[in-house]
Amino acid sequence: MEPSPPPAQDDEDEDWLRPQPGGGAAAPAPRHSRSLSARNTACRVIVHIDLDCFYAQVEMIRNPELRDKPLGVQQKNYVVTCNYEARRLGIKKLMSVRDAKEKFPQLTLVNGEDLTQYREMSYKVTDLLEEFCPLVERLGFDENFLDITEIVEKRLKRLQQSECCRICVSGHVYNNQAIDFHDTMHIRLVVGSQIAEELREAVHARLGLTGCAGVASNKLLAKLVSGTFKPNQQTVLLPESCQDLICNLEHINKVPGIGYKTTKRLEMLGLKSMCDLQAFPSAMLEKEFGVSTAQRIQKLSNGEDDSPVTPSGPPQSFSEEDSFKKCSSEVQVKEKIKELLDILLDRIHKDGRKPHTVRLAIRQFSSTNKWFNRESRQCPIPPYLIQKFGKERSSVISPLVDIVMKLFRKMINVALPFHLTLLSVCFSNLKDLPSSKKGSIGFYLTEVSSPSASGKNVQEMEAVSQGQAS
DNA sequence: TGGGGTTAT
DNA sequence: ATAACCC
Repeated sequence: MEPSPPPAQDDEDEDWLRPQPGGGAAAPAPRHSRSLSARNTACRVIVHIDLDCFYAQVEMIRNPELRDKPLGVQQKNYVVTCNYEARRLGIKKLMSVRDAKEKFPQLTLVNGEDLTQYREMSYKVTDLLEEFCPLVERLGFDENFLDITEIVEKRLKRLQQSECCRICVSGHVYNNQAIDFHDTMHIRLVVGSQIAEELREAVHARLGLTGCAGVASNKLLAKLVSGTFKPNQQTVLLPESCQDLICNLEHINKVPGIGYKTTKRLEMLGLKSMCDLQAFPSAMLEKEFGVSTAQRIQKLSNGEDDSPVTPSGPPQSFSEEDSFKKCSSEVQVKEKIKELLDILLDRIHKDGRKPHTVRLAIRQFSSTNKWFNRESRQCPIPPYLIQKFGKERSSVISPLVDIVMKLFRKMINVALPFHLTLLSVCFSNLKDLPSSKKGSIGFYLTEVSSPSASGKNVQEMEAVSQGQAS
């Protein structure tokens, strides 16, 4: 179950591959030769891959005629992303359609409210990256982190020490810092840059997508450095330039992990820049945020981040949402719910797992505090319904609509007027099989004894039980 | 601001 | 169930 690489018994670990002790006192000599990544998180090599204007790229692949025109992807009244042709004209992400058309009236717009194509392409990218490396963590649809420490080590072991000085960096080096070929961390990161280049090449060759990459010793720095050179380029950060990268951030809220709320609280303490946060007394920070958060964000401000690359695996939840100007009757709500559930049932069917929980979220209109006021109610899905999930949708959709409408009435008194601007349905608590572990007798008993089990299913299960002989 | 996602409490 | 975070 552990995502971390095997302990490894490599006695071939040579001295010149080991990290420089640096200060000396901090790094105790290992008792055995062990894998560097397992021994010291400071020695990790992390790559962050960030696809260029992802939705727009997917649309340009789907319709090549859009290739060299300014293109925006529209959701409701906003251009949520756009290609670089459009960016040259001053069109920005999340600009209103009005403003965008004002900048450039002939702007081509495609509707991007249905995320299906983007989601599918997104998982193709992650799947491809997983062919290179088991440690791939998704961030949204268009970013991935990889911990390539082990791959770097394997390549270094194949190299002769004499060849080491002839290694070439791929892409940019942040700040144009000179590489010290006697510094083992420099060498690791340079090899990391070569791997990043291969990853980007593979994504382009196999999927036709371009993107940026950042290579550094942790996730924070890899992500921050990946945006240095922007479309379709990559940058490696050497440790000596870390302070530079961090201090060049114009504001505290540019640090991933320090979001809207935390930024507001930091501003109330008088902190604006990265240097302010670095220099702020930790005791006072702990008073505001508690020890755990205070220490985490102050470490972030110093470019330190020991959070692991956690393999994302399959999604933890499936949701569909729709926003609108106004929805104010129970009948309208029921129609919307039905539409959302219909799409979700298709998605859940293709995934193959079964959700055990359903949640309804709403946003009510309010003039003040216009965004981010969502409420939700969730409940378990009754087992009899879970079992029917793979089968005819008609038998499962109606009971589900009823369940979700009950959740709705827990939030909204339908006898009173209401004004919704968003509905969202989410399936979560996904499990592999209706019951039991595969291979156990319970699996066959529950499936075969089910009155509506189809013959096809039985044949498939028999094939499984015979080890898929043919 | 869209239409999604995640983890922590 | 909510609140924070990410895109």
